Amino acid sequence: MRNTNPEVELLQAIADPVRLEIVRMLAAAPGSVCACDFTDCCTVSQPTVSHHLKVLREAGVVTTERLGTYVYYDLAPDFGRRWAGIGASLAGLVNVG
Amino acid sequence: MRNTNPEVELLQAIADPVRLEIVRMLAAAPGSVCACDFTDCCTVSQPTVSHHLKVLREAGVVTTERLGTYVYYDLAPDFGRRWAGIGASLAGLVNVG
DNA sequence: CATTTATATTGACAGTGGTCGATATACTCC
DNA sequence: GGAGTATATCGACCACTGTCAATATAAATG
Repeated sequence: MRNTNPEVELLQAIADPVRLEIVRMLAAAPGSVCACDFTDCCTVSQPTVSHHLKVLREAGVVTTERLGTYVYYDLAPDFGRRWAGIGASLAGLVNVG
Repeated sequence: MRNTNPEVELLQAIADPVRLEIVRMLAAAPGSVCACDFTDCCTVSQPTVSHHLKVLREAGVVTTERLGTYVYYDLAPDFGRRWAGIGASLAGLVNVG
């Protein structure tokens, strides 16, 4: 089934152990996180990390910025709002910050 | 990768168009919903609906109760709390609903 | 018990997705 | 330009998943 629903796409993006861990690292970090930090922490290879980052990028979960050789990742600014929107449609949950 | 994380399991359970629609119907309904209602609404066959309900059941998203020939589904009582827990680890979101 | 209806299971198939090794690209520095 | 480093892409492999037709199970009813 081809997925064209952005909410399903967001859920699928974070419904993976590696990607959920990446998003949590981003949520916990005060600023951007270098891609190399994900390669260091995760148990998968560098190409696999790059693949997961691409999935998150295409789902609009993260944003990227290149600084020299390094690429820095951050949570997309509307991620919290999108997450809360899904929660509101599921159980009346809302975001209070 | 074998999935042993209950949070990932919950996210994977609802990261499907049919299952997300089922959960939304359950969240919107005042009480339990008969399995036949999902078969009527969804565009997939009865065995496929039954398969999706099984996935939701095994992920602890829904509970079931048999009444005669019919089986009634409901959201699991801790679903909202589990969802909010994931949100809290992702963006500091909490449940106020 | 036979029939009917609701739900679940099985078996098979096609498509998707996570993984890695090899390679390519982008950038810095000498 | 050449070497070194960081990240992305490619190609292949295998496991998993969504789907349906066919069948099985469960319950009510005649």
